Amino acid sequence: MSNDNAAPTQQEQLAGSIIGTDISFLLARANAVSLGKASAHLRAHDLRIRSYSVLALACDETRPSQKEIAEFLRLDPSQVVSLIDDLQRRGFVERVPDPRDRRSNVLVATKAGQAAHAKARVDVLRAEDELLAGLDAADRDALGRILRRLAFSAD
Amino acid sequence: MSNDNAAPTQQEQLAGSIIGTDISFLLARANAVSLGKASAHLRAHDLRIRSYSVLALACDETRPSQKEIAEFLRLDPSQVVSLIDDLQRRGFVERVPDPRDRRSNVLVATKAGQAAHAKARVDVLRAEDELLAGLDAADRDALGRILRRLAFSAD
DNA sequence: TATTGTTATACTCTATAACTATA
DNA sequence: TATAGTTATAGAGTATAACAATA
Repeated sequence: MSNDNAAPTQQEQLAGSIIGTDISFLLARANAVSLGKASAHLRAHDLRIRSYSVLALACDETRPSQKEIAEFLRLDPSQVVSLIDDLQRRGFVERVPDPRDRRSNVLVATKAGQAAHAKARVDVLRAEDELLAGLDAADRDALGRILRRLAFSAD
Repeated sequence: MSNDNAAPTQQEQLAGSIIGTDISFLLARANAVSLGKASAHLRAHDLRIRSYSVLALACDETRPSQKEIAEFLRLDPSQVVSLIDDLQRRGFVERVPDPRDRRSNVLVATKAGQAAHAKARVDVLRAEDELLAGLDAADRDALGRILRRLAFSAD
């Protein structure tokens, strides 16, 4: 990219190596770049990627249960417990017993939680824009469409 | 996907939620699916994704140093140390001092390491085929091209 | 019996700093 | 002084099993 007619750097050579061309590897590395940017932007809000994600789902009008959150984020239910514990301590979310199934808790964001989410979201979108900076609109659309299929395909 | 004219499931509704449409989230979830498949296939070879990746780079003719491996895989150099320790104990790789810079070790795969890699690679590619099963050739190409740009963009 | 949320535990991964030997 | 590799350690993430309440 940077030095077109110079000798390729070691990193550029490795990018052409047997593993550097695997979609699985590229997916992992692109995700690492993405996580790095998002984490950096979320630090100012005292949120991690997981807690931000749970908070965002708590703000959704579909009112997901802990089980559904765990499934959607591909986390173990026990991990969701401690993520919610933290958000609840900070006054961002509340566990509301589901009247239709008293085993279930439905997660809802408080006013403070909604405000915190709205502010954090600005920076999350900024991080995403940084990540996608080199892509035109068509590539962004294609990427979203293709990733959606992979992300929600059967395991 | 499965129930076209039925009411959407909670998971399908969440997929349309504020976070479910973020490229960053889709990237993370697609990667999680990918890692799950690859891990499952590598288990039979007694390799993890990281150790497989290091082994694959050790098989590459560019002869990367530990530093270069760390950078390429976005791992801390200290993590690479223990990954190599394990592979070396198993007789798959060797640390060869770089004559041009005696601080550096160059990693090379042994015959046994090359054989182990070749066998594991078959299953890794199988996992990747599972992951990409729903995509046609054009989408696979587009995905590879776009991910490569993200994966090797500046942090 | 099966499921939701919870607790507990052990293991892996990640981040950081300090040390050594070379440059 | 700076860098490659190493060691050590603490914190975050992950996987598992067992339990209480409810279905």
